[in-house]
Amino acid sequence: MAAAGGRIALENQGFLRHPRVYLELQQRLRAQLRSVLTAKYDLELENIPIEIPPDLQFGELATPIAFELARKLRKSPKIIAQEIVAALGAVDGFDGFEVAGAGYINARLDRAAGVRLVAGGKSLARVASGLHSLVEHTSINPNKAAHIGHLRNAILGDTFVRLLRAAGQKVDVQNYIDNTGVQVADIVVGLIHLENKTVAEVRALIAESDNHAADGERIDYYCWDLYARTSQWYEQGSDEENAVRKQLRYATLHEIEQGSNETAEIAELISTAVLKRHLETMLRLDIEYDFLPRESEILHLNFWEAAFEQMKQKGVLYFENEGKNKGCWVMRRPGAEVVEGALDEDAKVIVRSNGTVTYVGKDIAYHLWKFGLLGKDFGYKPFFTYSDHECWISAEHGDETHPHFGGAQATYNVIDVRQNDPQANLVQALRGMGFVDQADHCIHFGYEKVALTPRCALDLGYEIAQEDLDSPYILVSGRKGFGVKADDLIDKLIAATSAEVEARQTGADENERRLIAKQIAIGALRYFMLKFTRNSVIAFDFKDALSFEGETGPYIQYAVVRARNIFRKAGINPQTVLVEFAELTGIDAYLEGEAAQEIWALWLRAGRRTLVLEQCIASSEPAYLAKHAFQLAQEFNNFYHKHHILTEEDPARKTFLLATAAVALRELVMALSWLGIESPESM
RNA sequence: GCGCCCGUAGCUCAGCUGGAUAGAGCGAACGCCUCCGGAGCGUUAGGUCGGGAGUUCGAAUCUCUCCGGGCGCACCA
Repeated sequence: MAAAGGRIALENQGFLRHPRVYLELQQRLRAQLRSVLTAKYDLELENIPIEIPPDLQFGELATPIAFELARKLRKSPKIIAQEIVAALGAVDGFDGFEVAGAGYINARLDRAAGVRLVAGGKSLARVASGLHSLVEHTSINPNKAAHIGHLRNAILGDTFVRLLRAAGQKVDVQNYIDNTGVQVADIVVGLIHLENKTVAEVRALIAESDNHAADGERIDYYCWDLYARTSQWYEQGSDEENAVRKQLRYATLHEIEQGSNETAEIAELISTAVLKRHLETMLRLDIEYDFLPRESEILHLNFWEAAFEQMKQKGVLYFENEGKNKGCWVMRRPGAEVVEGALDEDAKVIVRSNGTVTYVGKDIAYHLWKFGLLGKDFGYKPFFTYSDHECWISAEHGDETHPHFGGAQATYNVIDVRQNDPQANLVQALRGMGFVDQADHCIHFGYEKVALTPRCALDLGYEIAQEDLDSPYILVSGRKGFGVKADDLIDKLIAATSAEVEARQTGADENERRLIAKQIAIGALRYFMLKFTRNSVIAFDFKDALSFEGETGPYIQYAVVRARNIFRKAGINPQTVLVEFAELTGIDAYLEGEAAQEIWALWLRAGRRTLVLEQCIASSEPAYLAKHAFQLAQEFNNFYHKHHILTEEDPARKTFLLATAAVALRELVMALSWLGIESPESM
């Protein structure tokens, strides 16, 4: 597996019965080329490259295969290309082939046939692929409000879930809750020792925050500040005081892990309250979960012990008798050179010399469960109700009836690239235990951080060191309370879109305007987080994030609204147009000549849906779909500008143009829905 | 010291398994509403793809090296 964003063989992805225009044509061409090469040169090539040329003047598909063969056949590429073209004959869906440049073979599609194929491409037909995947995302420490970095995580994860489901996979969405970690301990230290709160007072604080949610008294915001204060408190005193405070921190952590005491009760109360807030924040973006596994259950249900036994049995772990890791159970790191009998001081510690288990160890146990290999299960209780399903949470003693989670064939872990090493260790452990297939399908869906531009940090009122002013970005820090809270950003976006909606007097009534403003705001935010590829650091700036022009979600939504307006004015719906279009003859005439190039390009782009979906899944990269949606919108806007549909006098041509708009609309709406972006009725 | 990522137009970023004249958005300059809503469309300016070497018919893409930046490398999570 590649460290960040692995690839899975495409034949496992279940696309075979999915509507696919480009892929189908590619396959036909490839098959024909293959048989020509065999017949003519007695050559069996494993891979025949077929690409999409940079310009329509070179056709719709092309292959540089002749260059590759030139040396082997001792002929010039041009001659070879000519021979192949002569031998190709007719291929269904293609108009012809020609040699261009120094030896390219360019294929021209039968445009009318291509248009028919695209027009007939059914809207989202979900074909079960038989694959069961598990996507883990969000996983925010439940001790403070969500910030923009968490938004990137959740939006990437949620979008990928939508892509897998579009490809027909069964997907479970999990949000892992570290409710017994240091970060929760810190907030508990703050509550008990800085705020002097009792269990009853914490309970009251949470109840009060529920009632005053609108006044900024929200519990996650309260914790945001308290967490920052507590983090500073550890370092503010004299050396002796700080040592005592750190002791307090670890004593608190220990009590939380143990459970059944007041400290643990406070941790449980506060982490659950903050978790609820996180779910509410994410719901604003249409992000939902199926299951919330918590670390407390992984501890109390002894998941680790079961994993430990397996790992010892399979020889993945060994007890170290010497060196710096003496007394620990350790594991070889991936890529470590195995020298028999030699001391491997670089080995990863899984069980400490005091008998406690490290993070990676717990994660291994959790992942064995994910793949159904642990031989243990969580208890389950309902926790949060969505409009059409329930989100469950882990429990020591759960309800009798509950859905089944875990036992997936593939898992995607949406986690920051900084966790590259631990994720690699995890995969190594699975592989070492003989679970090779699972290791290959345990994918670290890594992504880079969201930082702030220095200007943005200054605008927020933070003090910036002189040397940081020139750097491209400044890292956010929960510990310092330095960052942009998710809800604040969403509020700002909605305020901005509301102002626009009011100014344009969009929408019939107050409720509708509110809905539209929300749809646009979410569209802008989700697109902003998805337009960058995963390994690019986002330097966050309000100016860019609040932009609704150019390469943005609202730009694409606007294209949809324009298309819908055409049908509204014409008094006909897109489906009806496509039915009429199926009966229309002589469409070739509308696809020829210079003027038709952009229209044909739009149809071609519309036919790329499945190709793009496949690329996104194979490379774990939703940004490709974001780019596709934008380009489609761009080409539609271009078409919209140049071809006035409603005043077209030739009824046949008018039907053709309407069909073009109908297909563009269908593909735009679908692409947006896969991105988790709604298509407003007007804007 | 070891490992991973990044360096492409003034700014922010695309560039698919190496392939045809290196693209988009923003910003800049100038245009386009008697015509399906201008959150739109068009034109112009702007790049030795960090430097160098190599592999190849062909390199932004692969290899090596150097420079510059980020992040990992805990008996933390």
